[in-house]
Amino acid sequence: MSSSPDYFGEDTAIFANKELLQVSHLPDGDQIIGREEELKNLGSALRPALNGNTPSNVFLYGKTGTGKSLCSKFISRQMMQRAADNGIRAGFAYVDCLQDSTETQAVQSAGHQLNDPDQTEITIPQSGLSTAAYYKRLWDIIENHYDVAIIILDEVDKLESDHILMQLSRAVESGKLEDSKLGVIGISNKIRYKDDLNERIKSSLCERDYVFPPYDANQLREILYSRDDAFVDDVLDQPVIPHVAALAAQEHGDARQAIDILRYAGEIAEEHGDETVREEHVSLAQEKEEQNRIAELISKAPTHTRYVLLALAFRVQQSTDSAPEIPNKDVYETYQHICEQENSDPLKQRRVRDLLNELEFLGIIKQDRRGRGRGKGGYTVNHLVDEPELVLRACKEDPSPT
DNA sequence: CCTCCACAGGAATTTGCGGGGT
DNA sequence: ACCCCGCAAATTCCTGTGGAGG
Repeated sequence: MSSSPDYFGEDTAIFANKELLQVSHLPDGDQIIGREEELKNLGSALRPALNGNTPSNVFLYGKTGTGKSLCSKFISRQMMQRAADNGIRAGFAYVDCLQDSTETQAVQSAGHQLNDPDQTEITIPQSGLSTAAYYKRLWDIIENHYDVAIIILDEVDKLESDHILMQLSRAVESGKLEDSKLGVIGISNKIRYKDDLNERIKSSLCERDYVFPPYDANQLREILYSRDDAFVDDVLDQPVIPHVAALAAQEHGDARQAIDILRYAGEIAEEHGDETVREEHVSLAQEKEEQNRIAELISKAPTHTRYVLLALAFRVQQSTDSAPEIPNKDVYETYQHICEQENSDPLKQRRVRDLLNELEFLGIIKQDRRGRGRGKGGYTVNHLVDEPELVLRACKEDPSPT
């Protein structure tokens, strides 16, 4: 950090309650903006659970940051409390399928969240069990300790197999669960996801589906204003919130992004020792948000994926072209150099191709097929979506925790 | 228009890990 | 203590492919 002798800094002149700007912050009911309709729909789908009956399964669609996860967690929590008032044991598990993308991991995660080892005397190890064994423990937990359970599958489209959907939807009829009820909330970014599912799953899991539209600039503004208690009174320049809202609305109507940018703007003002948050902080904040998004994506990725991305970023940076296209082979060469520096055995080309495909899937890079010819063969070229400097900084940032 | 080559990517196989059962 | 299993990551092996050069 800096050479300041006071490591805690001055009493912050900017933030009064920063927690309000955490994305994970779950607001009280009247603070969810612009999603009244959606909450009402979800509520009616889960209503049967309040009396220990089977809730409807729901599918939610919408882009990131449109409040899908927020609303489903919020409504599930309310359901738990209301059910408890009725003497019903209810619980829910929130599974992020982006992190837990295999069937086993997803089942493990759900079981882990619903499990209370002190009470159930069942343990859910991180790994090592067969998929079937994880299922068995999950059913045991639900059957013995809950009357109703809700499993929220966020980003279901990232699941590699839809087998788990089949299992969950059939849990009751196949006799896995006898007394307890199970509801599933599926969340997807892709509107078309449902079309790819087979009829069985579709009919049982998609009893209801709702689309979450992006927030418009007005709603984003309201959302930001609803959280402006996070700041000390009067430190926000009047145009800041509208500006952030407009930026985010322009991109994807993503509330998470808007909140992040606002928070960063505050942090940047704080670091500069400024007394107010001004528009000039906002553009810096936008850049930082971009960098952090990448850092977060790659922090979940294995070391070599990061090397591959680094290799591409280096090539792009060195290129004089304004829109550089780097062939896979060149990326691989640079990647080998990086591995040498890092004292780590390079993966084979085949694997690196797969890693590049994964990076494209994460939306960090774009790929294109390029011309072939006699004696040349065909090849794939890679572009960075963001600025190479941002990527490089993001890669360096986290020295891998876990 | 046909050919031909270097690369793409599917499939099969191996390796490594974490944790059961006996 | 031992062996064994299932999974994911990595590797090996292989076939398919598009379009510039002939």
